[in-house]
Amino acid sequence: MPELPEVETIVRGLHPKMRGETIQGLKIRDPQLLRNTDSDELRKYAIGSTISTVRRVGKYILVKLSNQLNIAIHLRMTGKLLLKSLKKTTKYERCRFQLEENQVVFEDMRRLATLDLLTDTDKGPLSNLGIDPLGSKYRWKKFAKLLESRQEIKRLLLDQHKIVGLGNIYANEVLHSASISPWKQAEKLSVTKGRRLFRTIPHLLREAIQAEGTTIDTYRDSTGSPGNFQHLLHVYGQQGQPCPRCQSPIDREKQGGRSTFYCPQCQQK
DNA sequence: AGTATAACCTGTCTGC
DNA sequence: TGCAGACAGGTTATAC
Repeated sequence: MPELPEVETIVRGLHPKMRGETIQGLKIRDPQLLRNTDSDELRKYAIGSTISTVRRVGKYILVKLSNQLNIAIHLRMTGKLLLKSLKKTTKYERCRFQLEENQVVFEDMRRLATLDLLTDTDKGPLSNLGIDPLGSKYRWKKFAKLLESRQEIKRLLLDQHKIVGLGNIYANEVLHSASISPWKQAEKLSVTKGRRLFRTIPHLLREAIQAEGTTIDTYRDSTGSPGNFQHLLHVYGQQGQPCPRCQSPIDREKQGGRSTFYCPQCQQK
């Protein structure tokens, strides 16, 4: 579910509420979400420690603890992190952090979301991530290097080892915005189009953050509110609708097992 | 190195 | 009403 703008929105909601709070209790209802640890170990290290920061790393939510350990949460398709005051348990609750002022509830209908316990030196799945389009190291030179590939550009944009944050919604949107075919081989992009894509990615992601993300179905921020960017989508889920730029109907095709939405008129190969 | 598929899960929607 | 099949904001293992 959540891509960069959604994760960023969640983190911005959680950080001010969780920073400085001590974890009083941790209830784990579904141990399957723990990938590299178990309930006893996680409880042992988490309970009693204080949260120093909550931040986004790629699509991961990283909770830094006072004891040098980090909790890395990935929401995958339907995960949610919700601030709650009530003790009532819901159907899809996987685990619950009891803080001083609040509780943070980790819900996930499809049970694909994960939690890793990381040390400052062992960064686990975070060690392999690509460049962050909103980070200070996002430079044309690095991006141009990524484009030296025979891969189709949309597949490349979805590869978190190359560039983080884009998922199926924003990869489709960014390519339409830059008028580039999702099937175009990266290395065959002209410099003009490559540079346009480079600029479009952070621009569109910032607009989506402004709108607090996209809610198609299940996405909610930490307060349970949906986003607003779904009203501003140009191609994702818009098959049959007129392209906002040229009015020809948006098309939908399978690409690498996933739906690609595009305008056959202004995104020609 | 790339790509294609299945796998991990549960729910919703479509068509017969 | 039932049931099969496709599909869903993601990643990863495995097989060519």
